[in-house]
Amino acid sequence: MDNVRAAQNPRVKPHETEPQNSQQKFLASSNDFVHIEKNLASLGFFTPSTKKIKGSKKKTILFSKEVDGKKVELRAVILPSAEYGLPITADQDKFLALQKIIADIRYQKGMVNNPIGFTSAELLRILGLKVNAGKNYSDILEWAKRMTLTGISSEGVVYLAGKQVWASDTFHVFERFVSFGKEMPDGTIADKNYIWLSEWQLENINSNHLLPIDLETYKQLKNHISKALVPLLQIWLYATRAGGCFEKRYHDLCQILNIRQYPNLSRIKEKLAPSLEELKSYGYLANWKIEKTSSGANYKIALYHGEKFHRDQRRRLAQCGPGLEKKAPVETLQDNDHLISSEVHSSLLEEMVKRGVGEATAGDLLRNCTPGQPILDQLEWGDSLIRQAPRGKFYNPAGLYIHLVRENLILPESFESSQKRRLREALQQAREDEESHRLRLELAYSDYKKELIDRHIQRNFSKEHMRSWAQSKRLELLEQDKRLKDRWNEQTLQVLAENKVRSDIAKRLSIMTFPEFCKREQRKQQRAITDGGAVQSPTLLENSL
DNA sequence: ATACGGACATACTATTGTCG
DNA sequence: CGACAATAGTATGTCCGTAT
Repeated sequence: MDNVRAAQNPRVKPHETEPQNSQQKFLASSNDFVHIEKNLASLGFFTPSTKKIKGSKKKTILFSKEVDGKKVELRAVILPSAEYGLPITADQDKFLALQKIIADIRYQKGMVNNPIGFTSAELLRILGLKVNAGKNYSDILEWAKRMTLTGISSEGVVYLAGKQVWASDTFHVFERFVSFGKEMPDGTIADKNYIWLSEWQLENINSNHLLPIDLETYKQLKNHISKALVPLLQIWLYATRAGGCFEKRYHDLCQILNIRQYPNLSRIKEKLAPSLEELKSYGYLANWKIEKTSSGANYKIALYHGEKFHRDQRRRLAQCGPGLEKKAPVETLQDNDHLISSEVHSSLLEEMVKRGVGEATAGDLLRNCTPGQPILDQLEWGDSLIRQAPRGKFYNPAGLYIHLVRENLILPESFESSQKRRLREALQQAREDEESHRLRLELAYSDYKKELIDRHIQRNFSKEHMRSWAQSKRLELLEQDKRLKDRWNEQTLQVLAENKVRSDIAKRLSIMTFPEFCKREQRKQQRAITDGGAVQSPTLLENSL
């Protein structure tokens, strides 16, 4: 494996080792991107260091961010646990590997739910580490503990995509961690490691607030600073992609990375050059410079967008489009068995023209679409993309629609098209119908029971008899539990006693059970239908859901 | 196959020192 | 001030053996 340090001379510059064997190349291209949760990436949660950082009490990061056009100062404090210290680059590696496991779960099930189970060996294989080394296993345990115990106290830095708000809160990354062989909350023994992601993580993962990272290239990086920079660069470069250059103050960079701030240029270069050169050799950066700020008092780092950044951007767009994920096709209501009928054809054509697509192009698209393609859904997805995007992002909306339809992009599950909404509403309606039907049946059943008991009492017992029976029942009840007298008033007690008598009587009668009653009602209804009578109560939605 | 402890090797980092 | 070398401490990882 290439990141086995012993196997490779670290002094050799990465680009000299780049010609890889074909197998590695294949891996790199087949695995594509791992999506990691955006907040941790942008926070600088992981500190580049090889050593454990136990001494520091906290790591504070100051941000300034544009929120609704206003510049807002935001603050995040990362609070390490005394025992395990700050999360470092090695933790980021494992975290990325976990994200890969999570992504796989998400791909298979469509949703991620707590807890997330994985074996240590699984994680080690993703990282390319030996699965038979005890040290590696204990490292994973320590990592999970560190992630669970490190707190983030933020003031508007963490974004909750589900609720669409910036959180000012204090929380952990992992809510809970149970390692192999320990007891689970339900009392069973864990057959592998289980992690409970904190709610905000889960929410953001499920609502696609994610950042793509090329794990294969990432794994080849040797320098810790460059590893820590990868997710940060992804955000910074994306924000400045139009300019082609990104500048960060040396002071701020040191703060985010938690590295020592040196006063002399030579020292700064000495520390940063190997990492920045490494990033450059992998194409993340085209170039980098360290310059004095305009005031002359401080230094700033200028980073130029590398070829890999543009390439990845294009690859992702070609794969899935903005914010979309490659997924199993979403089931749609459209017919799959025949090509578009002329009626549907003309209505779709109209929809496209309405959105500014030329009639000729629209016709072309419809002719070349795949059978069953959810074109209307794709158009609506385009609508929502344009609605959500900042003004001026899509200067050519028609182009987006054409792209969405031509590439037959798969919609994210979180997006609800009008078709899907109708289906969901119908489902909900059916559920409500069923619910009300069940309630009606229950009501009818209790009426049926009451009537049966009433009739029995009327036939067999006198009123006096009933009264004395209730009286003795009341005394019996009080005998059983003396506290009843304090808790309930005379009237409630009386009702309780009467009910008790009735239930005693009910036991002697042969009364249908609820399921039997339901069956009888159903039979009654069927007879009514076959007899041609009007249906009074709603039909039972048998196994329809 | 997975988990893990111990022995061992090594490469990374910060620090300090030296020299022009 | 800049560049480089030596040094120490330790994080990181492998190999091997053993248990489940």
